[in-house]
Amino acid sequence: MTKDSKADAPVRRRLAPAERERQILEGAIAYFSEAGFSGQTRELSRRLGITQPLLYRYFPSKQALVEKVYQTVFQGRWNPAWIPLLQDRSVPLHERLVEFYRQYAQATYRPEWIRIYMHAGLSDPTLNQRYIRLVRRELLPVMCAEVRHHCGLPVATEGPDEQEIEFVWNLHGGIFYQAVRRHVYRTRVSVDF
Amino acid sequence: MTKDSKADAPVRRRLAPAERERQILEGAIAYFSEAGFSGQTRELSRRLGITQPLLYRYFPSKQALVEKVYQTVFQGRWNPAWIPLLQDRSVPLHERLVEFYRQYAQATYRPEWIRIYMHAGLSDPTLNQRYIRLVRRELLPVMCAEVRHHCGLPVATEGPDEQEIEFVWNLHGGIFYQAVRRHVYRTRVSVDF
DNA sequence: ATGCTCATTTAGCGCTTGATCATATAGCCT
DNA sequence: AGGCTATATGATCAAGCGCTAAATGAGCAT
Repeated sequence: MTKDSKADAPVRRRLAPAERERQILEGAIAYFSEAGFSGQTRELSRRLGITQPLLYRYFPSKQALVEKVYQTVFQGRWNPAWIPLLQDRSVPLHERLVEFYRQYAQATYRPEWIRIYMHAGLSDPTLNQRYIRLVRRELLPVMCAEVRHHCGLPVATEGPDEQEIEFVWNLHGGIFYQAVRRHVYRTRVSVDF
Repeated sequence: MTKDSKADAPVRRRLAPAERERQILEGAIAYFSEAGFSGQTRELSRRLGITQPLLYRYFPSKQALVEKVYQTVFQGRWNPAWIPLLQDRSVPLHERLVEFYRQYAQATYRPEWIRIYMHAGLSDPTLNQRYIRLVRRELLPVMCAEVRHHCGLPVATEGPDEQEIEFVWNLHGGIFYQAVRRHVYRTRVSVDF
């Protein structure tokens, strides 16, 4: 028996501020993706093995931490290289689509991304609207153009019409819902694509 | 000036228990679909125009009320007549599908249904799993069979394989995500089907 | 070894939350 | 009109919430 066996040895580890902040943010992403943004700061700190007031040394308020979580998750996972990948007509369209969705799913269709995406959308749609606009603006028109080219249709001079956009939205949404079934509802999803 | 103009006339209306319970449940569906299940009982009672302790006369706890909301929303919106509708081969498949999804969307893809479906899935996937199993068992095999018949393929003796199921899941999920975009993220969705 | 700095903890404030209980009164029966 | 019943309210509790301020001690420089 050591001398502090009674009180579970409150080890106090002193970290560099940047390191501690990173650790808190990472833990917050994991925790809020499970509990939602109404999760408590005390529980978060408990999981991190630190005391709750320490959170407030690195983030001025819970709201600020939540917003940092939003930003971190929604930014930096979009890869601009996906667009030229989809446009590379030396590869069959089918292969391009499969490869794109393989990469896209690996980047975004992870449990914490999907769950935070859904939590965010339910509490405040603004961020999701911005993300949806990004997809709508950057991704869908390219997919429409490539599908048109694949089918031998003429190039749409004024961009794709709403009907076409809705068609590729349907594809995109179908794959999204597959990820939801897998990561949120934890249903088994068999086939890949 | 009437004699109770000072205190906003606290009208106390005495309702039949069944009626009051129905009213509370309905209000709870509306409120929790907006605020999520971490919404407060006081705010709910305020919207209903009643006091908060009155809720506890009709529901033993907040949890019990929440579960009643779950049940009410997820039950009674599934229409068994959809199956024969999809199987009526005197109507072209395309028309059948459009008509089915028109009815299905009208029943379930409403703001409160979608939002409660998502809130429920995030806090406890059990109920959604049950609903997904219902779709998977009752709906998708029928759709698979009808698509096979439409394409002139032989009847699958051992039921549809996983690849086919995933194909119609994709259709289903695409339309689901359209409803999500519309009702949760409040993005404009142009085309109908 | 010693002192200093600031990352971390301990203690606790003010408020909100779900839930309880005694009290008041709306509305039917006679 | 008067009384009875049980629906609805007012007051309040205990626990838990985000957040703050002062005390503590880990780990570096010297």
